[in-house]
Amino acid sequence: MASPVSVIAPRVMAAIEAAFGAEFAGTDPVLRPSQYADLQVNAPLALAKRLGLPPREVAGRLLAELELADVCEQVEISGPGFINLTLAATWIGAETTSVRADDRIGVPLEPRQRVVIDYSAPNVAKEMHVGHLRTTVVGDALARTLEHLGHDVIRQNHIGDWGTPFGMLIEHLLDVGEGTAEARLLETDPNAFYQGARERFDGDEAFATRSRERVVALQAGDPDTLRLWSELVELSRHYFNRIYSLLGVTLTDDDLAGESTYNDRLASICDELETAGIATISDGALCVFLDGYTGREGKPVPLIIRKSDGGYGYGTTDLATIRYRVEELRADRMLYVIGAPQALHLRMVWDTARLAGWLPEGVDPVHVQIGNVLGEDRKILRTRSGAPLRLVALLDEAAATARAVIDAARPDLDEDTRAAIAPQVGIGAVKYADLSVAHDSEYVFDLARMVALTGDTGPYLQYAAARIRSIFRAADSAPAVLAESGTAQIKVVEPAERALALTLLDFGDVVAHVGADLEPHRLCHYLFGLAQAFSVFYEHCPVLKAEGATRSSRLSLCALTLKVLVHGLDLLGIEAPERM
RNA sequence: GCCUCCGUAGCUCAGUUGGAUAGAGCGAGUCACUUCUAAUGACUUGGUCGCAGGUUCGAGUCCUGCCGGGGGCACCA
Repeated sequence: MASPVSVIAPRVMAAIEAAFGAEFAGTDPVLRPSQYADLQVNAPLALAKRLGLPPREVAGRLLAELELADVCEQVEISGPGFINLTLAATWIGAETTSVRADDRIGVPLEPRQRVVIDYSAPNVAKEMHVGHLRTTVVGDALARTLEHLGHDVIRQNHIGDWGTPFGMLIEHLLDVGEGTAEARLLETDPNAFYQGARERFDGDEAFATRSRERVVALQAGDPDTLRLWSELVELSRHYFNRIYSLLGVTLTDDDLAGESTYNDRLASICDELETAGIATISDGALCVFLDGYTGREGKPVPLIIRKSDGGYGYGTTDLATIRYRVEELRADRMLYVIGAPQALHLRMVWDTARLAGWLPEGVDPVHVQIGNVLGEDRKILRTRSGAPLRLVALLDEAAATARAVIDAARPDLDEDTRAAIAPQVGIGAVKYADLSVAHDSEYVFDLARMVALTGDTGPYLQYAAARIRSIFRAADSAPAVLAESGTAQIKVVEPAERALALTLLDFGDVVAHVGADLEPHRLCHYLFGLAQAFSVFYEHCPVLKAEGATRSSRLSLCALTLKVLVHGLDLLGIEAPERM
C-alpha cells in the first residue's frame, strides 16, 4: 500500500545503479507526473552528460534494468529520452483496495519529533483582525497535520498580554468600573474598549499620567495592579475562546503562553548576553549588533533587548521563547507562524540565540511567513482606517451568506438542519480561502469570493463529501452496503474510476509533504483535485444502479473518497456536513 | 540608500525544487437535469510567464542588470 511514486522511485534508483555502477547510487530518479502517461522518468536526460552518452541510449540501458512488470502495463522511451510509465489497472485497483483497508489511508507515521508551533498570538483588549485569522488558521492546520503524522505537537499561543498599553487599559477599566457593561466589551467588542481607553489617553492629561504610573506599578508587581491586569487578560481570554470555538480552532487555555510568561527571565537574558560580550550599551539601550545587519545609511541595526528606560521589548521575550522551547519543552523543531514583515526581526533573534548557545545544532527554527492580507486596493488591510472589520461580524456574515444559498438550494431541508449547516459552510469557506493560497504570498481579501460556493472553495469540497454521504443514505440496507464497501475489491475499468483511484493513492504523500514543507495549500489543491475527480466519476459511473462486483467496487471507491475528503478537511480544520 | 519578497490569462491564484505543447478557479460563450444532490459536468474563449542579457541538451523556475510594486531597516509589538 503506497503511492505510485514511492513504489517506483526505489526501483528506478536500483536500475540506475545496476546500469551505470555503484557511483550512481542515490541518483534522483526525477520522477514526475506526465501529460503523456501517468508518470515519467526524467533521469536519463540528467545522466546523459555525466555518462557522455546520448539521452536515449541512457534511457535504453536504464530500461533494460528496470523491473516494473507488476506495476506498469506500459513502459516506453519517448521524445529526447523520457521514460513514460503507464500504470496497470490491476495494480491501481489492488493498491486502492489496500489503502481502503488501511486505517491511516496511506498517511505515513513518521519518527516522532517534538514540534513547537507558535501561532495566532492575538493581543489582549484588541480585536483579532484578518491577519490574526490567517496565522490562526494556518498554524492550526499545521498543528493538526503534524500531529496526525505522529509528531508530538506543542501549541504556543504567544498572546500580547504585557507592555505599556496596559497602564492605559487598567485605568480605563477602573474608570468604567469592573463588571460593568463597558468592561464586558472586552469579551464582545474589544476594539471599542481599547478605543475608549485610547481616547482618554490622548485627550486627558491626568489620565495619561495615571496610566504611566500604572505601568510602573504593574512592572513593580503591585498586587492590586496585577489583579486588575489579570482581569483584563481573563476577559480577553473569553473573547479569544469564543472566536476559536466559532472557527473550530484547537487552541485552548493550556496553550496560552503570553509575553508575560517570560517576565522573570528577561533580566537574566540581558545579563548573560552582556556578560558574554554579545550585548553592549548604545544610546542607553542594551543592544546586540550582529554582522551583516545594516539599515539606513549603512548604520548597524541593533536588536534592542533592554530599552534605555530599563523596559524590555519583544526581542527579549522572543529570545526567552527560544530558551524555554529548547530547554524546557525540548523542541526538535520550532515553528513561528508569524507575519512575513517579522522576518528580519526573527533572523536577528535566532542569530543572537545561536551566538549565546541557546539554539543547539539540529534545532532549526522555521519562520512560516504569513503574507499580508490586502484590501481591494491591494494595500494592507487595516482595521483602523475605513470601515472597521470586526472578525466576529465577518464570520457571521460568511455564515449568513452561506445560509442564504442553502435556503435557496435546499428548501427540502428543515429549519434546524439548514441553521446547523450554514456556519459549517460559511466558516469552512473563510478558512479554505486562507489556506488555499501559499501562506507566504499576499492575497486580496474578498469576502464574496471566499463565500462563493462554486470553484476552488471549501464548500465545493464539502459538497463532494455530502454527495457521497447521500449515496450511502440512499442505499437500501445501510449495514450491508457498508460491509460491501469496506471489503470489496476495487476494480478500475472506466477512465473516471482510474483517475479517481490514482488521485486517492497520492493522499499519504501529500500529507507528508505538507508536514515537511509546511504548506497546507498543497493539501487544499490536492483535495480540490480529488473533489473534481470524484465529480467526474459521479457523472459517468452510476454506483447504486450498477450491479455485482462493479457496484461493490464503486461503493468501496466512494467510501474511500469520502474518508480521504473528510480526513483531509479535518487536517485543515474544516468540517464536512452530513448534508448540504 | 541598504536588505528582502513579489511581477504568470480580463480578475484571483497554482506551477511537485531545471524537463516535452505553462495550468486551475472565477468571468464570458455553447451544451447536458423523469439523476445516487445540476451547489455539477462537457466543450469553447483566453498568455511576448515585467524587460534585457547569461548559464545548458532544456529556464516561469538558477545568475546578473534594469523597470514596477509590497514589506523591513533603534527603543511599539
